[in-house]
Amino acid sequence: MPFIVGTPLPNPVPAEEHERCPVTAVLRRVGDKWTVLVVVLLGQRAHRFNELHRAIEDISQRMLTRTLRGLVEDGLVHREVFPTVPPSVQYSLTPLGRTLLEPLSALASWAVEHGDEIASARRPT
Amino acid sequence: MPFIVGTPLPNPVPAEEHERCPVTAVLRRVGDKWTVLVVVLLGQRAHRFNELHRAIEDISQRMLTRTLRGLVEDGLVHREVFPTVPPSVQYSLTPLGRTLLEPLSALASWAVEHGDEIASARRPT
DNA sequence: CCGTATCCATGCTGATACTG
DNA sequence: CAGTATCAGCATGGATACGG
Repeated sequence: MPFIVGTPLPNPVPAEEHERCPVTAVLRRVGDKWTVLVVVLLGQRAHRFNELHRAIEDISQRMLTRTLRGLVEDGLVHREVFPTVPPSVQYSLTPLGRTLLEPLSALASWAVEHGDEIASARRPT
Repeated sequence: MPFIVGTPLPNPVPAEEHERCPVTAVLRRVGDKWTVLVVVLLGQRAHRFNELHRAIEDISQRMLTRTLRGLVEDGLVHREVFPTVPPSVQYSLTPLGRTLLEPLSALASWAVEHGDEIASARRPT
């Protein structure tokens, strides 16, 4: 019984229901500083850890680790360790992760199209 | 030159470019605790302040104020004061705010469809 | 009715240093 | 190479009290 979709909301919206709403959960998941960028990079091709680190100029090792770990835990990213010396780890989108790209693109298109309207609303000319 | 859309990303992605990426900006905007729920409620009809307060069981007055103020500043919500006694204030979506509902629904559909996969990935059976 | 002001707990983010 | 450990700053969120 999640929100947004056509279904009418209960009134009042109970606390617990909002906590478990998958829509809010996904947005909060993806609304942090680095997740989307990492997902997009992995959507282009698989990357190794330091490859991502170099590809994102200002991310710290710590935040890259945390971001990837979160995505792996949610089943959106696949982590594969190759037992070479030195070790190498490859990250790639899972099938589930790839399905996320489409609705993300829809929101991206909106952002591209209306981003300047928001900016001009904030700083009126 | 935002991310996600078909355009290839620079390598490395410069810090400044990521800061100003409208896609990330929108997701962080909408990725807080209450914004989406408020937008959805206002998408159904205009609400007064205390109407929203009652409609969302566990939101504090402070957070409702902050959420609404942010949306108004971004031009997504319209605030209209009626000089009655006691005063009444009505909030409604602007045309820009209404256009946000559609891409949000796309992400909502994804969340509804795949939310349980994420949940089961987190707690493997 | 519609907020503000204050204080506080928690979490996100980053810098730096270190390890198998 | 691919992380972990520790510490610190700032932002987010909530509780409570007060004001126009």
